[in-house]
Amino acid sequence: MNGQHPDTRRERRISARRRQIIEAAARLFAEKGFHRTTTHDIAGAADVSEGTLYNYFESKDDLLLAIMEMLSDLPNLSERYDDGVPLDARAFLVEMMRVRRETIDQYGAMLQSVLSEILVNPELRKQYYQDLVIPGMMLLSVHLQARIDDGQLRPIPTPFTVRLIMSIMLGLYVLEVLGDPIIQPQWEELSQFIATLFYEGAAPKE
Amino acid sequence: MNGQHPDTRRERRISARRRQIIEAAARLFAEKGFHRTTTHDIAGAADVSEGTLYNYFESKDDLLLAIMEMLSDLPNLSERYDDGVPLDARAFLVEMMRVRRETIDQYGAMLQSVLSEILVNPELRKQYYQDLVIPGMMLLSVHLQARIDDGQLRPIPTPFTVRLIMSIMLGLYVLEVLGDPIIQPQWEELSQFIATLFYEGAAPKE
Amino acid sequence: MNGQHPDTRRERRISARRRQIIEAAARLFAEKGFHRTTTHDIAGAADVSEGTLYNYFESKDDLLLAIMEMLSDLPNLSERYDDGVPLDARAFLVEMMRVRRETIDQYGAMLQSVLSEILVNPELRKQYYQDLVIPGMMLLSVHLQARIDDGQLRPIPTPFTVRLIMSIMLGLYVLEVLGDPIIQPQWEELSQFIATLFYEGAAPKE
Amino acid sequence: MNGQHPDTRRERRISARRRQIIEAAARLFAEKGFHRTTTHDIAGAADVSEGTLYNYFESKDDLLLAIMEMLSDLPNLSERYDDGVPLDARAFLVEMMRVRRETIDQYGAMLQSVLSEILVNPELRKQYYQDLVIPGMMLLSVHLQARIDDGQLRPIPTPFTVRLIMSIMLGLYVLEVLGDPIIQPQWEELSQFIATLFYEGAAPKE
DNA sequence: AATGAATGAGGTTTCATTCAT
DNA sequence: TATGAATGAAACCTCATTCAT
Repeated sequence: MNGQHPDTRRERRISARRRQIIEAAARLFAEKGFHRTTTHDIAGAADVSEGTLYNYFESKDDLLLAIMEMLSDLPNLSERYDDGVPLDARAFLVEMMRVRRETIDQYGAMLQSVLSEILVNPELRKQYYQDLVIPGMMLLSVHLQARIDDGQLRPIPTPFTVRLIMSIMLGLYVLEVLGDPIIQPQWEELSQFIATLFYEGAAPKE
Repeated sequence: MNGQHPDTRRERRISARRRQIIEAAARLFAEKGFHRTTTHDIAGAADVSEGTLYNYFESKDDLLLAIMEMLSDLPNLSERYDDGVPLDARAFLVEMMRVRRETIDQYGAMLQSVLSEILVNPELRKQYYQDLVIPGMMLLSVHLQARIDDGQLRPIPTPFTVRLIMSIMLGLYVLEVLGDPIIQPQWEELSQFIATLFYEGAAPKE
Repeated sequence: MNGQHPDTRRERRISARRRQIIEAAARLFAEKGFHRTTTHDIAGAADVSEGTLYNYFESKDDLLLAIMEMLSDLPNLSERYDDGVPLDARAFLVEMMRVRRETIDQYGAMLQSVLSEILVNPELRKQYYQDLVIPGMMLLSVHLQARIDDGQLRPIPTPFTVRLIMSIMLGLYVLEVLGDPIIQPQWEELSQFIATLFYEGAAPKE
Repeated sequence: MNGQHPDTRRERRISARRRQIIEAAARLFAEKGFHRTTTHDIAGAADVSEGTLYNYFESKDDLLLAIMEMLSDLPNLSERYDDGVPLDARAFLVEMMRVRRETIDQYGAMLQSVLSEILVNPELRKQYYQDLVIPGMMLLSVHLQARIDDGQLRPIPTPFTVRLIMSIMLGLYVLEVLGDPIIQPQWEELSQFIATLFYEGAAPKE
C-alpha cells in the first residue's frame, strides 16, 4: 500500500500528537499560567478534544511534568560540540550565553511555565533542581576547574563561581520575562560585556 | 473613655489585622502557590473567618496586590542610611548584598509568592517591573555612575552593569528557593567573592 | 432576642439539613440507582445547591455511607419494647414481621439504595454485614435459644434457623421490590401463615 | 474446503465470542458493579477490542440484557428431568435446593450483577419478574398444588407458600453474597434442615 | 465588625460510543 | 471483521464570593 511500515507511521503520528499538545500547553501556561489555563484551552490550542488530551497524558499535572522532562532532555552545551567546547575561558562564557539565547528563544515558554510552578511546588522544585540545575552546574564546574588548572583563571572557588554564573543566566532570563527592554535585543553585546567583566573586573587599569 | 484617641486605636487595630492576614497569605502562597491556597486556608491561618477576609480585601487577587504593595514600600538601600551609602565601590556591593539578605530573610515568602505569579501574569508583571525593578535600577545606576565619575570604576556601560547586578540578585534568590544548599549559609563569603570578582576579574594577575 | 439558645437552634438546623439531604438522596438512589443519580439531582431534590451538598458530605460515596449509618442506628426489635419482646415463639415471629413492615414502609428507599450497591461493593458489603446483619442475627439467636430452653421449640440448630428467618425477611423484601403484587398488601396474613408454618410444618395432621 | 458448512462454523465462532464477552462482563459486573465497570475493562477481560464489543452488542446496557436473557434461558427444574421431578414433597424441596446450588455456582456472577441493577432499574425489574420470577413461581405452584391434591401436604395457601419458598431461595443467595460464612459450605445440611422444618414445623412433638 | 453557611460557575476527568484504517 | 484513537457530553467536586445573622 505504501512504503512505510504502518506501525512506524502510527508511532510517529502519536509522538507528533504528544509534542503538539505539549507545545500548546507550554505556550498557554507561559501566557496565563498553569492554573489559569484550562484543559479546555489546551485542547483547543492543540486542536484536539479534551478527551484526547487524556489519552496522551494522565492529568493536567502530568502535562507539566512532560514539559519539564522535555527541558531536561535538551542537549547541553558539551553535547552540542563533537570536537569539544572552546577551551578559551572568555570564549566559553560567550558561547554559553549564545546557546542560552537559542534555548530561550526556542523553549522560553516551557521554561517560563515550569519556573512559575516550581517556585511554589516543593516536589517539582526538587526534581527541577536535580534534573536541570545540578547537571548544568557539574558541567560548568568541570570546565572552570580545567581553566584554573591550565592557568587561564585565578584559583577562584568553583562552587561560588558556578553559582554566580548560573544566577546570572537565571536572573537575566527572569528580568527578560519581566519585560526588560534591553536584555533580549542586546544579548550579544551583553554577553561580550559580561565575559569581559568576569575576566578582567571593573577596576580601572593603572 | 480613655486617653487614646479612639480612631487612632481603631486604625491601628485594623492595620494590624490587615498585616496579619497579608502575612498568613504570603506564607501560604509561598508554600503552595497562589492558586492552590484557598481563601479558607488563609482565613484559618490568619485566625479570622472567610467573611472577615472580605472586609479587609476586595478579593483574593487584591491580597496578592497588597503583598506586592508591601514589598514596594520596603525602604530601599539609600533610605536606610541617613548619612549616605558607602562610597567605596566594593563596599557598596557588599552592603547591597547584606541588605538583600535581610530582605529575603524577612520578606522571602512574599517575594516568592509574588514572583511565581508575576512570571505568568502580564499585568502584574508590568506593575512589578515599574514599582520594584525600575526604582532599584535607578538607584544602582546613579551609584555606579558616581563611582565611574570619581574614577573608582572603569567607564563601563551602566545599563549593562545594572542589569548584570540585578540578575545576580534575582538569580541567587531563585537558586536559593530551588533548594541550593550553599547560597544561604555562605552568603557572607559569597558576597565578598562576588564583590572581589566584580572589581578585579578572574584573570590571573601577572 | 428569643427563648432558644442560638447554638442549639443552629445545630438543629444543620442536623435537619443533613437529614433532608440524606432522605432526598435515598429516594433518588432507590428510584434510579446510586450511579444514575447525579449530585445535581440530589441537590435539586433536597432543595439546596450542589455546593451545599459538599458542606455536609465529603463525597457522593459518603452520602451512601451516611444512609447506611442511619439504617444501622434504627432501634431494633428489643429496644422497641421496654417490657421485653413477646415470649411466645409464634407471637415473636409475627411481631418481628410487623416491625419489619414498619421499617420497610419508613426506610424502604434507604434499604433499597444501599442493598443494590452492597451487592457489588465488597467494602460496603462487609460493613453492612457487620453493622446490620450480624447484630440482627445475634438478637434472633438469643431469642430462639431461650424458646428452645423453655421448651416452646424443638432443639433445632439455631445458626440454621437464624439464617432461614433472616433469608425470609430479606427475600420477601427483594420480592416486594421486584414488583410482587401480593406481599405488601397481604403482609399481615402472610405473617400469620409463615408463623404457623414455622411452628407446625406443612405435613398433614393425622 | 472442508466438511463443515462455513456458515455454521462462523455462527459458532460468533456465538462463542458473544459468550466469551458476556462471561467477562458478568464477572466484572459482579466484582465491581455495572457502573464501575468500563467498556474498556470488559474489552480487556474478554480479550477483544472495545470496537469489537460493539459489533456484538449494541450498547453496554444491551450487555446486561444479554446476561439476563442467558439467565432466563437456563433449563429449569422440570426440564432437567426427563422422567419428572421427585413426587415426594420433602425430596422435591431438597432437590430444588440442590439445583439452586448448581445454578449459583455456575451463574452466580451473572445473578449478582443483574440483581444489583434490577433493584434500582424499574424497567429491568419488570422484565426480570416476568421472565424469571413468574415462571419459577408457576412451576412451584403446580407442584405444590399436586402435593396438596395427593395429600402429602395440608391444604396450605399456595400463593403464600410459593412466595415463602422463593424468598428463602433469594434471601439465602443474598445472605451468601453478603459474606455469610455458613450458607455455602453447609448448603446440604441447610437444605435438609429447611425441608424438615417446612414439612414438620418447629413445635415440640408431644 | 465578624461570622460561616450557602451559592453556583466552572474546572478536571471519565467513559460509552463512533469510525477511519 | 477487528481495531483503538478520537470524541464530547456529562459527572463530581472545588472554591471565591455573598449575605443573613
